[in-house]
Amino acid sequence: MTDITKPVPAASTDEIYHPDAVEAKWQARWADWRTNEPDLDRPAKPFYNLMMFPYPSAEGLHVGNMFAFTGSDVFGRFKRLQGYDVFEPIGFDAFGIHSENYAIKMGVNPSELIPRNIDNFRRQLRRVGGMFDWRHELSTTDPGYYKWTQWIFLQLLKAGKAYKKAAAVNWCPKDKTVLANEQVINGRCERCESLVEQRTLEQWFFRITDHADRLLANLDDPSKMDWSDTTTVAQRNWLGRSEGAELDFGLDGSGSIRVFTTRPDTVYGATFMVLAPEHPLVDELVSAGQRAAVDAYRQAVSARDLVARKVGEKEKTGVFTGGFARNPATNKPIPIWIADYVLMEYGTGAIMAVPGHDERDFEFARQFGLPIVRVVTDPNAAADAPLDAAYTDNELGRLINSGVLDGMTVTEAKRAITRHLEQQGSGKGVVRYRLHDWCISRQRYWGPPIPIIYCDEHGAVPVPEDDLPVMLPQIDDFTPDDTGISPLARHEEWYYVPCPVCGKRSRRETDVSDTFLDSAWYYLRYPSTEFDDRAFDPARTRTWLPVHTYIGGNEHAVLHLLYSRFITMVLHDLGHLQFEEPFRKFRAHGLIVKDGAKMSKSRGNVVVPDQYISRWGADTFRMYLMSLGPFQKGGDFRDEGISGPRRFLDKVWGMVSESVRGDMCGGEIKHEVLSKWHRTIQKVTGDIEDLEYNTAIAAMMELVNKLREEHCYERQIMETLVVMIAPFAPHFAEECWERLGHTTSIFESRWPSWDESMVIEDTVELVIQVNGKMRGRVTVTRTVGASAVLVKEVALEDPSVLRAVGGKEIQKEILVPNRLLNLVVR
RNA sequence: GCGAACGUGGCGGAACUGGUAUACGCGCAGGACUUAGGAUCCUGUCCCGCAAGGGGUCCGGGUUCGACUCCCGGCGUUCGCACCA
Repeated sequence: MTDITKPVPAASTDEIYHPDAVEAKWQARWADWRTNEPDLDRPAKPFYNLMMFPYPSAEGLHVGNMFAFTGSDVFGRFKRLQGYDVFEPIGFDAFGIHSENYAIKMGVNPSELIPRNIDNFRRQLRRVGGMFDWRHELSTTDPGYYKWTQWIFLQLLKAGKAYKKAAAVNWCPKDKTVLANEQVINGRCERCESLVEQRTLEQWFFRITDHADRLLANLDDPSKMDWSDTTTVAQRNWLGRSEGAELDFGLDGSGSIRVFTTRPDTVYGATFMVLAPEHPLVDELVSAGQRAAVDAYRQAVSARDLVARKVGEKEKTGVFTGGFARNPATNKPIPIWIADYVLMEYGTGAIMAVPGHDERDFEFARQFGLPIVRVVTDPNAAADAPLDAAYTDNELGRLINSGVLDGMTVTEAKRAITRHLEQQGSGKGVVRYRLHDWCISRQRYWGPPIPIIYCDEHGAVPVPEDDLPVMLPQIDDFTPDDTGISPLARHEEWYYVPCPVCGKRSRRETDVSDTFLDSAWYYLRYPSTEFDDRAFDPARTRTWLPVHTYIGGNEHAVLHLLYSRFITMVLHDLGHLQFEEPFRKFRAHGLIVKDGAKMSKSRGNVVVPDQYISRWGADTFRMYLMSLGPFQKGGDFRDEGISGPRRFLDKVWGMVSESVRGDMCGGEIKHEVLSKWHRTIQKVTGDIEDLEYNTAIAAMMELVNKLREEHCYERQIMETLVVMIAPFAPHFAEECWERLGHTTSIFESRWPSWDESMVIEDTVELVIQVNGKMRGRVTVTRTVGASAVLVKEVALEDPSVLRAVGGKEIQKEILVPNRLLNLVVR
């Protein structure tokens, strides 16, 4: 093997890398050449690479958005180079409260402001070099889009999946609108953090709870979903399945109170009952003597805002109603209390209180001196020892003080008592979910009007599909007031319409739908944006969906992702789609922090990408973002670091110049170099596949360091290097590719493969340990490295190994072939 | 309170199924080139020690020939959930 080194001539000035020129040139070329526009009708290997579309509720994209988009784009470009026809669309989630609030704040009508924001977003997205197919750009505010959002509402309505009911809803006094449960964080509005109040309004709901079981089951079906663990865990918790039983506690007069419990086995330990203060039966069972106390308590609770009640002071409060119910197991009367720790929205709004085995009930019993009975044994305590805390372990104990259940395990007892009470007609096994139906009504302006017309005679009549879209009128007074009625109601010319059935003067639904409905189906629209007579074209949809890879923030782990799954599932059931899960693979990206601290407007440390791109170039910026840390974990943005990736690109630029200049490495290339080259290809390929971009970049840097050390700029090596850089620094790679003599886009070329035999080095360095401590290393051939005897022979020539062995007897030799030999001596 | 993840140089971060801890980058120090350098190139950079050697992955135990990695107990950080019966 010959090592031919050549001096590196200084790069002449015309060979210096100018990002601005290169980026402008290639963005224009991509547009000209239609590089990023796959054939949607006849793709050989379709690959739908989706990223969560942004909401243009601010002037521009920040570095966190750029991080996410770039990470997704790297993956799309990588797949493209692997020979897939990659469809990478982009759009704007431009309806909704975020956008509307921003417009209100700026004092500009959203219909003017939002398009302006979108223009800026578009400019930024082009500038950073995303492989977007701009032919299929969409905005949820486009009537051509929301026509189909309304159509989806009508399909759900037809299928009985949409219904209207009066409901106590979360009302944000500042945003003056209803919030979905999931938009309330700790009793506060997710956006403005105002304390949320309760109001009762007529609302449209989707029956997502009908699908809870399937939404849950599919999470565990790898043929349908390959998602980040953190995301499926969040969804599982949100769905909140619990298995238990509903039991009826008979009232002395007539009737009964139904409770839900996950621990029917402990029914013998139910020493009292607790109802939610709003429970409808309270009025019936309250005794004359307790009337005043109960009323006062109920008043106090309703005056208290939801926060205090839900977030919970630790102190339990409650009041005795004066009523009694019969425990169906013991047949003994137990007192009925009301307390605000029991919530009307969950279960039946009533519980059987088992203070011995439920922490909250225990606390309550303590507070009010109610009896506490042990019905499950604790292996660590005597059966008759008084309980000083609720014993909630349901694995170890056995039932006691429980009649026929005595001696059973918890699991056995659950089954037995449920069966027993079922036969007796006072109970049944049930499965409950925490998930609530999805309230989609919003009393706001900036959204798609819900396509319903109210007729005095015919009630709520769906707008005929042919009349869609119900256009959102252009109005000036779009600011919500605190009537709880959408601003649209103030516009008579829009409000009054003939009933589609009888033609009589009727009224439009004035609520608009939740933004989450817009975003629950946008991925279905992308491939079909040019069709205005269908939401999604069947052939296109069959070709491109479900989405192959979806990348987005984990803040959408429950809301957006769950709603999207639900809408897809319903459309599947209605025969519109052949698949029931929309996103085969989902990965949540990490978060970018700045100098170790979270970015926020109040801290004033939000990184605006534009200035960095201007200074360093889009490619450098992309590469820097991707090198910050593992993509799924995020990283720390520090201004000093960005020079590293830029230096790297400068070096590669110079190496390409060398390569073009002549036959570098003249003769044979060292095996060592070839091996490094092949190992780099292997490593980079695997790392990108796993979204470990930071280590892929590190591997390329190592290769570059090696090549420069060896002055080896052999053409083929340089070409594969440039191809590997292409997903990260696409403009840069294109320019290098052209300088290497190619006349077509680098993205028409193929990702390099590696030669397994070249990956293996012919000699290896083995570590020699004595008693587990590193004492030396030897370089041997692979054949020697695989033999303990042969390695030992070489190892014992090493003076420091000899010294460590110290002439003692070698008791044991542990060889990890071609890695390490450990000599154990006494 | 419950659940999950994490804790490695001055900094961001590497380390495969337990096998050379600190790859790669930033920063820093010294040097070269230079009128100049915030450009570029070279060298060095976990700690103690002249060296041999010793110590070292939040702390304390354990398993193992061998532990950043596995187990137990602490401490700390971050993110979810939050009276869900």
